[in-house]
Amino acid sequence: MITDERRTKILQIMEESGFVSLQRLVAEVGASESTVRRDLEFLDAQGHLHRTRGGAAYAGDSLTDFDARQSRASVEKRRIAQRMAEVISVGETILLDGGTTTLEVARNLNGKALQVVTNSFPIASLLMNQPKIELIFIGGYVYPKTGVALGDQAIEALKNIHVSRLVMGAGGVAENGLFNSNALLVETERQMIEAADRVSLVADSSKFGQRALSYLCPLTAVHEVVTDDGLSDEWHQRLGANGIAVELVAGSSKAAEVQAATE
Amino acid sequence: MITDERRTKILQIMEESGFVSLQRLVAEVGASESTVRRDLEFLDAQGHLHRTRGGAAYAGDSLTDFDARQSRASVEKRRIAQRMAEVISVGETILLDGGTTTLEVARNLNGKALQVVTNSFPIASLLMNQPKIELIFIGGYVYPKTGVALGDQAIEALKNIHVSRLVMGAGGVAENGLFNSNALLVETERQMIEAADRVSLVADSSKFGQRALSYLCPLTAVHEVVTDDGLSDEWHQRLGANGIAVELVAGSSKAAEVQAATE
DNA sequence: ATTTAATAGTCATTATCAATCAATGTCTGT
DNA sequence: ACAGACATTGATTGATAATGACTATTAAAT
Repeated sequence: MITDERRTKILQIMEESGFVSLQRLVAEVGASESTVRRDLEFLDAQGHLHRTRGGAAYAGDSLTDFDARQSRASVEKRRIAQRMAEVISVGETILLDGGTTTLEVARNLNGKALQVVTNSFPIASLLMNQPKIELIFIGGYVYPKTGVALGDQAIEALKNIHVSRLVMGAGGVAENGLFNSNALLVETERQMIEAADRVSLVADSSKFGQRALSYLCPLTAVHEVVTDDGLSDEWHQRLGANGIAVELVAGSSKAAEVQAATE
Repeated sequence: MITDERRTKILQIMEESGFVSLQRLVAEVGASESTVRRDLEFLDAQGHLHRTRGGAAYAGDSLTDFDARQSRASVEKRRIAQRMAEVISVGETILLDGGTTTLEVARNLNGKALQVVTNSFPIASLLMNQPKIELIFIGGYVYPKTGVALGDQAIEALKNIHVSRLVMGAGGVAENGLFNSNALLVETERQMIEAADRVSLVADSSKFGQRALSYLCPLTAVHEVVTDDGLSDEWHQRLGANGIAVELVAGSSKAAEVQAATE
């Protein structure tokens, strides 16, 4: 590999992860330890990173300020997201809603050849440099806190889009339907539902029986739910009665024990 | 193969791949190593790419991963960007094209109350958390290397937008008009020009007299140019003859001395 | 204090580069 | 049409930079 190309790659890895061990860099760029050492020395002199014993810490201003690499989601969310990503097959065109759980789903799409449509900046910047993923971004007014594009512009853009699957989160799931936390967000999500053949909901079991500020849609709009096995029987039945396929993943501590026993 | 044809082909390959090894270029254009070396030397001098040991990195006025991190914009670009930002008044609605110079402009908009429309991820993530700036993002197919949204989606979205000023860069400015490095990019930029009352071009003086791959628009589409005082008299007059206002900032070493003397 | 891991330094090997030169192709003026 | 000037090309060569393996040294961990 070309020297500068390798150094750029190192910077990319550094930017994504903040701190990276020397060994990991050696493995990822496929050069010898000596070479990576010299690269780190060079990049340190340039001020792009700080060497430390055993690795290096990124020192540049990251292009993606928002929380793409901040706090990871909980174990439940990660498992749910992982399962959701497994269900998505290569070649699909999927629409990814904003939110922490869907962001986790995006993380698990690594290496799959897909068309991904999203209105979330964190998701987009995660997938932007994945070579196998063709990324289409829904523009609009950018809601500062969450980095999600909303509003008329977004809704208009969604009207010209058709996907095989929508993956969405929810602030709450009650008997009469789904809820989310923001009126503008809900309007945009309704149009997302219109644009998709199939609606997959990712939400941990604590969301069921909860409501949030704005009503989004009835339960019947959803085709599939991926959640953890903390889901009550009552809700399991209710989802089934609405024709919704339910996927459970091991999540809560109780379930984890069961799983551990069977392995 | 004709010299120019071969060089154009090299530029195309460079643009697609960002980083290309010398060996690959030799194989793809079917010329000898020496010739490709000389081409790279030439194109480097023209500023279209950066030579590196073993290959070269694309350096068109689109943001490559390489120079987004490796080197900040040149002094000229920063000064030009600073001046451009000064000209923009509070309350305006501006459209910011992608590119390194316009990214610098965005950096200088700190604290101004503005509505900003852009199709560039780097710019958007820079401005997203600025409290006084209302950000609208133009969606579309996200071009991976540069993080710019392009294509039909972007063009459609732009049709519903109207702004008081477009700030754009250019890969080259020739007698018959502006050029840029990518066909899709140029199409989108044409729609941007339609959407704006006033078109402001930011480009350092080395761009004048240069061409890039794709023709964008005639000179008359531009209302205002901000560049450095390395601009030749010939071009100064030519711009004036087309009714274009020219703003010069101190940039080249010669001019820097003059400025130093007056300070 | 002892052990372990990480680092800096050295060296031979390899890949890449700039400079040079002959051969070929292109343009110009007669 | 032709000769000569000029530019472009491809091959060659000595110089230079980058790399990976190895070793001695230094810092951290137990």
